[in-house]
Amino acid sequence: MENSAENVRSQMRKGVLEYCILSILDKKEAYASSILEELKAANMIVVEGTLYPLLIRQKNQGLLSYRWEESTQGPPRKYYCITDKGRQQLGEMDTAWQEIVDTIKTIKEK
Amino acid sequence: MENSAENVRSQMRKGVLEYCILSILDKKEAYASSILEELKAANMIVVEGTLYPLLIRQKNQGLLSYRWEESTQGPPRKYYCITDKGRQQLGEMDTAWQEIVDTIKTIKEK
DNA sequence: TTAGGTACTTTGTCTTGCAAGGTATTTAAA
DNA sequence: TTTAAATACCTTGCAAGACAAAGTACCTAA
Repeated sequence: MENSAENVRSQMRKGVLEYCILSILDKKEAYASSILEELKAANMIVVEGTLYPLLIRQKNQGLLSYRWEESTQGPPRKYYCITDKGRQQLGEMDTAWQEIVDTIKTIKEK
Repeated sequence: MENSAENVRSQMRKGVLEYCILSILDKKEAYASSILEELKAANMIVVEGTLYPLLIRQKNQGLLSYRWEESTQGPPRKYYCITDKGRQQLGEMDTAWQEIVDTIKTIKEK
């Protein structure tokens, strides 16, 4: 029911995942499994059941688009790429993130 | 259904609220309305319907305790105060928060 | 033709945030 | 004296998101 340390991290991840996805795709297009790897490499543990629905949501919101591409090493891959609308939202997220970081700083310092 | 800018902020706030509460109460005891004011002052908009259940949850987890105190200016106040267990969890949250900040930095820089 | 790897998807549960509405106490005006 | 306003705290019902677990599909090589 509660695994303190891991649960704490899990809760905090909420809300920044979308920001991470857009940031990753702002650099270059990528397919789900590779995004998953980059997130894990950056210490942001996510699982498939979280990532796939999230990508679909962002695509439905017009923040992402995708195209299928054959792979030489298995089934075809769905390459996602950020849209203009996605880039605009990413800008808002950059601001929002900075605000939250500052808010925490304010609360801790006072 | 969607108010982009505000929605973005709202999503990101998720998961850091508990951290904010513990941080505030780590400095000195306080009652709900005053916590609400401090959060608003720090730009972390929260509403009563979010804060009260959260305080109750943290109290039930043994992270907080409280005592009633009469007020000269209205109804009695429920003063919350952080417990040893709460301080321990706050330590874990400090680490988790720093990790997430670093993760975002890593993703953005690469 | 079967096993293993790669990749994408769905379902059900739990937690959290929030809008909206409710209860209770005190003080001061009408 | 009753009414209104301010201060506090609490509850209900809904929506969104994270995750575990299970499922589907494609490809390659033994």
